[in-house]
Amino acid sequence: MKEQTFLEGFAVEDFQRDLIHWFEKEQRDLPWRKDNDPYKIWVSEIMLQQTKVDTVIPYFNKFIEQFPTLEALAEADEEEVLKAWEGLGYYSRIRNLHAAVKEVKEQYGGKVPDNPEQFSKLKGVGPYTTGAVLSIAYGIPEPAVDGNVMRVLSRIFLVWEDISKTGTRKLFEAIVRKIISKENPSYFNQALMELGALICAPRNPACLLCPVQAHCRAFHEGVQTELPVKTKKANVKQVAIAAAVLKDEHGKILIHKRDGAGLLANLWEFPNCEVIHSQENLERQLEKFLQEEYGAAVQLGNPFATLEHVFSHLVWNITVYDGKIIGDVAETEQLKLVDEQEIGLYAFPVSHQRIWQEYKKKETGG
DNA sequence: CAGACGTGGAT
DNA sequence: TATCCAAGTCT
Repeated sequence: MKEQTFLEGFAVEDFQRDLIHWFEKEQRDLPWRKDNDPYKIWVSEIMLQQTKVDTVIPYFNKFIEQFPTLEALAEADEEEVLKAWEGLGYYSRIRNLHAAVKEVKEQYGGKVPDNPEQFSKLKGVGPYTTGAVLSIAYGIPEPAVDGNVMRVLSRIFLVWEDISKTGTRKLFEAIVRKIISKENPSYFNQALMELGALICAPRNPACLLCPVQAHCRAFHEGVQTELPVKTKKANVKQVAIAAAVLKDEHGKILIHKRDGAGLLANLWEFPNCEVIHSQENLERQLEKFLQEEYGAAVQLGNPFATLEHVFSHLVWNITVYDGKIIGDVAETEQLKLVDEQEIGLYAFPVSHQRIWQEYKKKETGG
């Protein structure tokens, strides 16, 4: 179906007015709405990808305090920047943002590009972020189609396409191009998302409070809870992991920096390996891994914790050992022996923060 | 185009 | 407890 099909008989200007008036009155007071600094808008949009507003707020405030300007972020050390993102997830976002900000500093004199062609070429900047930053920071009428917008518009226009399909977003972008306010694209885009967050919720939409109820075809037909159509994915893969908190004779802890690409890229972790044959010879496999990969001869203790950590696409079932390092380990950029007090200086994923918590609990508890 | 890529909160 | 979700992008 083409976008024209959905737009027949739709009162575009009334819709824009009702939507924007509602946003002017009801918008939340959020830290990235205090000014229109393109850099801050950009940071907020990256943080907000697949992440709740309540989760982002404290990270955003601290991040801007630490890196107040694009220049400051561009000049910061990678380790420092990664540490600021610790716990937020989807860590490629910060790697890409850091690279992109450096690019803007060097290629554009520190000014965030105000056209879609240049801005969307930057790392980590896709169609949504392009529209969001350019419309909010510069008032440029580009669509910013996220999950909220697809949900809201699927209901208003009775769109039955599956929003989990990659191509469906383009249909919504085409619709937005037809209905976006040219006078205030910033408020139009934000209002669509705000409406999705506050009124047009996934479950139990508050249609009786909706400022654009009169424009909503799903409400008119009483099918708002059946939209949007979204197919669910199959169960995630289970992965068995054996991990170890290892001390040398000076009481220093062995930590390892993960590869620069893939899962939890560049984050630090306690030595661990995937276990091939579930439950059989965990200890043996871990010892062999530590010897071959890190050149570390170890005396493992008994497992002191088993943790389950759920990702969006897999599950780690972690068995955690303590142990002693026998002899010396050659330290590298990726492999360090650190004091317990220094652990907090390194960026760890939540799964390994939990390992450390369990270890400390064991040490102090008995 | 699917699948990879994190985490914590709501129902 | 299980499932779904939240302002997506990259490969």
